[in-house]
This record gives sequence, C-alpha cells and structure tokens, in this order.
Amino acid sequence: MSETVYPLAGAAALERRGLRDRVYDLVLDMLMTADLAPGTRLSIDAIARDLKVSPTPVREALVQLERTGLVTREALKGYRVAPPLAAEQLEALFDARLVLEGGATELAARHAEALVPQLEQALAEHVEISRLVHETAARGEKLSLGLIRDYFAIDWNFHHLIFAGTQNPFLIDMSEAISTRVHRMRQTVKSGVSDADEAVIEHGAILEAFRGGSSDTAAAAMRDHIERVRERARRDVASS
Amino acid sequence: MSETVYPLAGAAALERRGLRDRVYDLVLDMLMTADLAPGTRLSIDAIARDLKVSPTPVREALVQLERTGLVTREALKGYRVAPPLAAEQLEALFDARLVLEGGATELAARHAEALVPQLEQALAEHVEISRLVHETAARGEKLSLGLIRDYFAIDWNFHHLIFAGTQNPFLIDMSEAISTRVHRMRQTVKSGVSDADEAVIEHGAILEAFRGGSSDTAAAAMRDHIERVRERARRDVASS
DNA sequence: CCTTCATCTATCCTATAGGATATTTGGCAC
DNA sequence: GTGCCAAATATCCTATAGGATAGATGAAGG
Repeated sequence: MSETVYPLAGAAALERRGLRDRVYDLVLDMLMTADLAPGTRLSIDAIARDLKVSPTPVREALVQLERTGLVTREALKGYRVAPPLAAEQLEALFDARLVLEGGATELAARHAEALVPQLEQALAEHVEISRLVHETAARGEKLSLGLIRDYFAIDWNFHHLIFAGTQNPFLIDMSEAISTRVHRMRQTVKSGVSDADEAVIEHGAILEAFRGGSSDTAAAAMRDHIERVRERARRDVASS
Repeated sequence: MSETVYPLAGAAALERRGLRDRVYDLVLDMLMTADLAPGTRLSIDAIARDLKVSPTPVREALVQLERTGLVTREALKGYRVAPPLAAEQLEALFDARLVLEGGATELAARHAEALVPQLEQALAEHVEISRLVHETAARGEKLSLGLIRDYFAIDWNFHHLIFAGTQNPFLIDMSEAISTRVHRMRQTVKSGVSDADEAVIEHGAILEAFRGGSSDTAAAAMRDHIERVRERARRDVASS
C-alpha cells in the first residue's frame, strides 16, 4: 500500500500511447536514419517479426506513415519506401516551401517578442554543432551518423519554431508533411552539412529581421534562405 | 462461361482498391453529408456491424481519417467526430488559406493557358447552380441537401482546379487537408449558399486576372476573395 | 441525500488464423 | 539458350478471439 502517487506535475504532458504509436515511431526512425533504398519493400509480417508484435499494429502504423509521403502503398501488393525525389519534384518541394514558410514567417512575426528568444537559443545550438562538425572534419574523422542526425534536427528546429510561432494548427500540421520530405531529401542530396556556415548566416539574417519587427523583411529573408538552399541542392544534384 | 470482359478501356484509371478504401469512402461521405454533432463517438465495432465487415478495416480507415482532421483519437478511448472550429480556429483556417491559396495562385499562373478554359467551365457551372439555387429559393422551397452539397462541390472545384494547376503534388496534398476543414466549416457556419452571387463575382475577378497573365494580380484577387469570405463568415458567426 | 467504492458492461487493443492475391521458382517446349 | 507456363512460396487482407481499459450502474456508508 501507500504507493507514491505523483500528483499533477506535468500530468497534461503524459499522454498515453498505444502500441501502434510506438511502432510508428520506430518505423519512422528507421526510415530517417538507416537510409533504405527507395522502392525497398516494407513487409508487414517482417516488421512485425522484427519488433516482436503482431501485424495489426504494424499495419496501422504504415497507414499513418502513408499519409506522410515517406512510404507508398499499392493495394494487395504492400508498402514500399517512397521513390526518391526526382529533379522535378525537388523543385516542387522548394516551391511549396517558399509558399508555406514564406507565409508562415509573415504570420509568426505577429508574435515576434515570444519567438525571438527561442530562435536565439536555436541559433546558438546551430552555431555550436557547426563548430563540432568542423572540428571533426578538421581531424579527418568521418562524421558519425548520430552527429549528422543531430545537425539536421537542430537545423530544422529553427524552421519548426517559426511554424510553431504562428500558433496556427493548420500550418503546423502542414509543416510536418514538409519536414519528413526535407529530411528524406537530405539523404539523397549529399549537401546539408557542408553548407553549415551559410545556413547559420542566413538563419541569423532571418532572426535579425524578426528583431526588427517587420514581417515583410522577415518573410523576404526566409524566402531568400530557401532559394539559396535550393541553389545549393541543385549544384549537388548536378555534381552527382 | 464467356463473361464479357471489358478490355483496356481506361484500364489505367481502374486502380484496385481494398475493403479498407471503401470503408474510408463510406465513413468520409457519412461525415460530410449527415451532419453529426461534434464529439459524437465513432465506435469501431458499431461501424463494423453497420457495414457488415470486421473491425480491422474500419480501424485502418479511421487511422487514415484521423490525418484529415475530421476525427480525433484518444488512445484506448476511441474516435470522435472532431470538435467544431472555434472562432479562433476559424481565423487560423483563413490565415492558412491566405498563405496556401495565395501562393498556389501565383504558381498556377505559370500554366495559365491550360488553366483558364478549365476555370471558365467551372465558373459556368457555378453560375448555373447559383441560378438554380435562386429559383428554388424564389419558389419558397427549402433547399435540398443534395443541392447544397452540389453547390459546395462546384464552388470548391474552382479552388481545387487552381491547386491542380500548380502541378505541385505537395501543394495539392495540402489542399486536401484544407478542403475537408472548409467543408466542415460550412456545416457549422450557415453561410456558403447565401453568398453565391458574391462568390461568382469574385471568382470571375480571379479568372480575369489569370487571363491577364499577371501572377501578382491573380494572387491578389484570390487573397481578396478569401478575405471577403472570412468577413462573411464572421458576420454569420456573430449573428448566430 | 450525497459520496464512494465495487461490479458489470461496452469498447478498444493486440494476437492469431485462414482465404486471396502476388511473386518466385522450376520445368518444359521451342 | 530463351520464352512460356505451372506449382510453390511468401505476402497481403479480412475475420475472429481474448485480454485490457474506460465508462456506467448500483449498493453501501456517511
């Protein structure tokens, strides 16, 4: 008796999750880190055996993943890792980002006061991990998958904070759809870590614009950043 | 024997669908037409009994619906019809539409030549059904659910064509997320049919801008249209 | 009369089983 | 050796069963 009951501390944060959700996280993580060749079959039974669960929750997790665009489904044939983004689709992705993130930046500027300190924090982390990457590279070591993963997470966090700053649940939802595609693109396109310095500078310009309080200036800085990322990605594709 | 086999005619269009997909369509239709009170429980077993299928495909269809925002899920508690859009969320929805549809209109202007005839067709249908609505109202008859449904479909078709005109799969995906929410909003907000004349005029202005070929003008016309719809929706909410 | 606790029912969640479909393997004919 | 067909295997898809959890009902105590 007399079990220690932790009262309300963060009770709202504790949201119960079924097995389905955990399988979803695991498969998502698997798709993000281990770069599977596009078109690889994702056998439901095989995944179920691997994770020691029944096919049912796996099936549901894959239905959910299908809506993110990371996997494709053909009825009665199964799921596959989504094909890589063709050059045309890469352009479309950046067009969509220009629309979405440009607009989101304008809206987020309404709450700039709350947003600026968060972006400062995110940028500081970005600077820090860039330094780490450079040091590792200078020592001639190969960048560990974990480090690359962390770098991408921190880089995207800056963009994510801006979406969150709009306080618009619909835009935040859409940002997640974009997010998965951007992460996937970075697996195929080599770049992403090599342009760390430029990314930091451009993020800094966006932050500065937020400090200024002009939504138009901030949106312009964001659009400029995305266009530059697009250019760097184009060069990478061309050189591969 | 000797079954009549229809050869290749439109074979590409015939895409095989599992039971899961049919259940999805049925539940989606049910959510769109029969206006269920928000918060209504969607029992998996009950739906399965209704449709004479096992719970498994129903469960998968609901997972898919969850991503559209039409239903909400609480682990171990089940699915419910999504709560109605609060005033705040209504504003957020229009903000998101301004960003998305404004941007999409700019991009669609690149392919204006192909788009204009389609929009002309859509607008003609819009005019036609508006006339029908007016006649029905003039006779003092109550508007049938089918007529209202058709009106909404035709109205939204104009917006959908513009998304399709971007030829951007990512934006088209996002438009579907918006579409379900807009349809749902129209169930709660009374307006939508009453402003038929204004909608036709504003759509006409967008079409005219596309004919002119200026992407900025077209985007401005679209944003103006959405802002006006927002205003009309606000008035409706206030008067209820 | 109201609160509290136990029991009971309904529902969700996961696991297992079997039929249906796709894919692969092996063999045969050319 | 190459192309085609058939059987075997693997996989997907739906159905059913049982354990687990949430909500409801009813009784006991204050």
